[in-house]
Amino acid sequence: MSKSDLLLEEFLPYRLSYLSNIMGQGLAQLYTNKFGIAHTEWRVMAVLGISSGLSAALVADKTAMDKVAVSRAINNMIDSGLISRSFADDDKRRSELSLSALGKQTYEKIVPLVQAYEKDVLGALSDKEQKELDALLSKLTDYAKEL
Amino acid sequence: MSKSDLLLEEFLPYRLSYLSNIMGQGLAQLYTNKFGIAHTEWRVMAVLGISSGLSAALVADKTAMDKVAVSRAINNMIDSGLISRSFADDDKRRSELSLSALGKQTYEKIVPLVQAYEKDVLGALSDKEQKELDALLSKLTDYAKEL
DNA sequence: CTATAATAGTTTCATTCGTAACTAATTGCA
DNA sequence: TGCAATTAGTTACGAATGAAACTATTATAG
Repeated sequence: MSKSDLLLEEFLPYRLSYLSNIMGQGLAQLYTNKFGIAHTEWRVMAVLGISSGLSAALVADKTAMDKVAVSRAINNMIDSGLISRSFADDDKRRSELSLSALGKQTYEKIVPLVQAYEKDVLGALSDKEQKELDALLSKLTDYAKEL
Repeated sequence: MSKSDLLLEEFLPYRLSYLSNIMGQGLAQLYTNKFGIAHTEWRVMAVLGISSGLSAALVADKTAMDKVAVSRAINNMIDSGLISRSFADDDKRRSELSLSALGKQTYEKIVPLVQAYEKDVLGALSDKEQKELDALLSKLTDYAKEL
């Protein structure tokens, strides 16, 4: 093995993607299997669960999804009755999105489940380590965004 | 905002996926734009760069990819001359994969680039913090795999 | 031995995803 | 005004992805 070799298991991007995938799958079991909600839909729901009346563009912003993915997720969720949509009085292009009653209900059921999952995983770390992780991820993310 | 709400920006799986995506894009610029190598192909290359003669199943194992993705990546890379394939004497189903001369060359060019990128990003952290991160990711990953 | 099961890898098909092109509405500025 | 440029969101199309069925080969049970 020459000096320029690279061990995937020690390579940060690989490790992050690996952990992210594991947790993504763990979460998907909670909202996909039980509620038929796709990953993109869950992200939209998480944002609308907190703030109502957002436009699709704002949802895209807050979920870090692109507008096409958001559009599709929203239309699926309207079809399945999770979201209601109206349009802004001062700009008929801009949608105003909210969770429907069903959407809110579903949201309230999913949130504790995913929070419990997160808590489970974080159980691997002490409180101090959790704070460290928080700080490290923030630093890395802020920095990597600039590169 | 009710007590059961969830802030995406503070939710570990979201943060991991976000950071992982940023770094994934940063890396893809290095190997996709310059060498026309897809993400799955880079993973395969990274594994074969270190160990020659592996079967597709072993590559799938080491890359955490499924066998279909590996099969496709390998066949693309054979087409583009990056990989050479023979079959095991004692089992004609089992492939024995290696980087070709071109594959090795390409690998040797990419490795320093992606290592430099990783180092850049880790520049956000002190040496001590880098060790912390390493330990935290290992703990989390080992633990999350069991759940 | 032969028939069945298991394994390596590929192909197929249906879905997902992203980029680019598009429609509709609004803004700006001549 | 009125026409070009922007903006919100959707549609269309090609590439990537995953599950399941399939082919070829090897292992195993009777």
